[in-house]
Amino acid sequence: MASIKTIAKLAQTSVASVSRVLNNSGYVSAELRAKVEAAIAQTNYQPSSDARVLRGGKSNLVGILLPSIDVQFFGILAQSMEQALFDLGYQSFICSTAESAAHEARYVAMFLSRRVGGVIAASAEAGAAHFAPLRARGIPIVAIDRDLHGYASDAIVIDHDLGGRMMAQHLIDFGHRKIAVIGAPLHSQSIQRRLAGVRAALAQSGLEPVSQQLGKTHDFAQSYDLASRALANRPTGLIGLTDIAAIGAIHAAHDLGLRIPHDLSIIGFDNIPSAAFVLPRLTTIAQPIRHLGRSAAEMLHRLIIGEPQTLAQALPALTLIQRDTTAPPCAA
Amino acid sequence: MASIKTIAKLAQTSVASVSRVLNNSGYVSAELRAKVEAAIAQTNYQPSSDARVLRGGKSNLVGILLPSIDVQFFGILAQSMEQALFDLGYQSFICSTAESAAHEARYVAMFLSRRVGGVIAASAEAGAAHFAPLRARGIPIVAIDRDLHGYASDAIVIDHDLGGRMMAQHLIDFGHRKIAVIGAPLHSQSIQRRLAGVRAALAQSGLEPVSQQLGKTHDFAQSYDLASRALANRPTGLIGLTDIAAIGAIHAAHDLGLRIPHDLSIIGFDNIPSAAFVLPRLTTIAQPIRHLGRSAAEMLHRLIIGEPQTLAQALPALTLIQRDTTAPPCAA
DNA sequence: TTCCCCTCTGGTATCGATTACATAGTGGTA
DNA sequence: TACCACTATGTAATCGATACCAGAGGGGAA
Repeated sequence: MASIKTIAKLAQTSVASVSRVLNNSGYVSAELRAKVEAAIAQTNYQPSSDARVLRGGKSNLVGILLPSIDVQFFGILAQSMEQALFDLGYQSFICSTAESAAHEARYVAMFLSRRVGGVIAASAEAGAAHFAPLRARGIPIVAIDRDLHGYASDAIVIDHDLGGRMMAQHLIDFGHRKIAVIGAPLHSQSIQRRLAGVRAALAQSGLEPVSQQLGKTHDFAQSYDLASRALANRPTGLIGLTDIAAIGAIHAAHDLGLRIPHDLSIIGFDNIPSAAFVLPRLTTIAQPIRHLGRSAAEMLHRLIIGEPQTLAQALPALTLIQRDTTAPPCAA
Repeated sequence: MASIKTIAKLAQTSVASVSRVLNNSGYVSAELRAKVEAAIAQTNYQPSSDARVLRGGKSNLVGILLPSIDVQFFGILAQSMEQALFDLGYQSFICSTAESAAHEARYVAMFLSRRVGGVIAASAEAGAAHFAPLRARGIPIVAIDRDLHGYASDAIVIDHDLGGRMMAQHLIDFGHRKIAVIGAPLHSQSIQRRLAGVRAALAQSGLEPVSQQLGKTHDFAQSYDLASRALANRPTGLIGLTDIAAIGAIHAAHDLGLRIPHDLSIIGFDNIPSAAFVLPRLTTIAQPIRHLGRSAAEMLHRLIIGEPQTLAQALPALTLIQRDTTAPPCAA
């Protein structure tokens, strides 16, 4: 493997001069610079990051911890963070933890031995104790999507409570009074917050859900079951705490012979691409996913270089995307 | 930052002994081992990978190059590769190139300076010349989904041609004779192969597409447009070369008042989750995505450790998933 | 007793890069 | 001429870990 010595030998000079050429530091004659550059081009030499980091340079490595990247929400998030970080000069370890704390701990140990400069995490809810060693070394942690009680230096989290209120209010404004709620995974902080928002808005109108079904795993099959159960109570409106839940509900309603939105209105949350793919197209609350990712990347960068944080991070607003699954109740 | 010296001082011994404890090599008394382990636990010390690699150890780093991870196909692929590689003891750089050769070249330079042990790539089609430096250093490259003419040590690529044939044959078997094809991106090798398969199967039955619409970018809006154009020729069957294309076609048909599958049969390719989310649920050819990812990971591992390859890699078969969008033509 | 082998430990060269410092030549100015 | 500043280059220490080597005891065999 070509090293700086190889280049020095090829260019008939010392490693110090090669280094000066590489870093544009100190004095180098034009003649020598040319010889060195020729040698570099000839061998396709790339200086070893390991050696540089060891010597005391910055590592430019960051860890990204997500529950998974095979669901679109996190896939999009991961992509936007990775891109933004790469443009800022960092390289990312994208790790999917499958919601397992044990997996998370293994990844954290890896981050430590790789000497990452910072971490962005949407952690499994269980407990965040394994983040302690990172904190102890002063490695900044940005929480995304889910808060990281006490361990994160900062957090990019949307107002799930408000999102819940918006969903409920949309149906209430249409005149719905018999409203059901379904969602998963129930142990997720974000889901709980959205649910709280839904219930708060309903309560404000003197209502409460005619049915509330929370599941353990967040997948299509489970959502279908939850919706089937919820529909037994004959709601005219149904709130899916995620788009996947809402899409499951569309299928369940369809199989029961209900027309959407004539017999049943459905609203979701996230605005993943699939929401626009289903027929009828799903009304939902859009999270600015890519924006969240970029913000997290920029925030981490500021923490790493030690720039003082702008106090109030203005997060982009949630927006209602009205499509074809919501309308006033007609059954009345 | 705690280093091996810190530990040695804490345990009142030398760095050599600490190293022996860390690696279970050579002789260490039980007493000393205990002292060292206590010091390690106390400081949460993790040895620096940089130093280890520098010293000549294996880097255990691999690069994964994909066009994107925000589309589900590649998100699932990335996740399965990352998991399999992590379990094999590797850490992955997952990089999305946005189909740009320039981006790809930057990532390759990064891989070089990070001294990755191997690379898995689904490359932009343009040209693969920037992979030459990797080859030159003997770093194994596994191509996935798309071949990498001449640069890859090996490739995990499904039989797209066969897949194309299967789609066409399914419609032909139902009795369709007026068949249209749409898909994107047209510069993709996989898409071209599938198209060739479709045309070959049609030709075998003395048919040719009543309309063939290929687009540049692979997204929903474009697919919708392509489908609208294709439907002008009144086909009874439509082949989407990807599920996204097929889903776009479902919407276009719906908006034209066509009933599926009564007036029009539609078949897709990939079997991404959204295919089961649309209504009616999409008939498609399933790629064993996770299996492909795992195979690529294992193959790269074998290349890295220099194990002789089993000659014929038996790839899992493509399977037809019949759902609700295909049926015999009724309009007749 | 002498010699050898096994156990245990510490010192130190090494990997590839950066950088402080030393050295040396050149040109200008007092 | 003597001195200084500037340019140009090389030598060597350093980062954190590993591994080779040396050396110190201890025990058994000849």
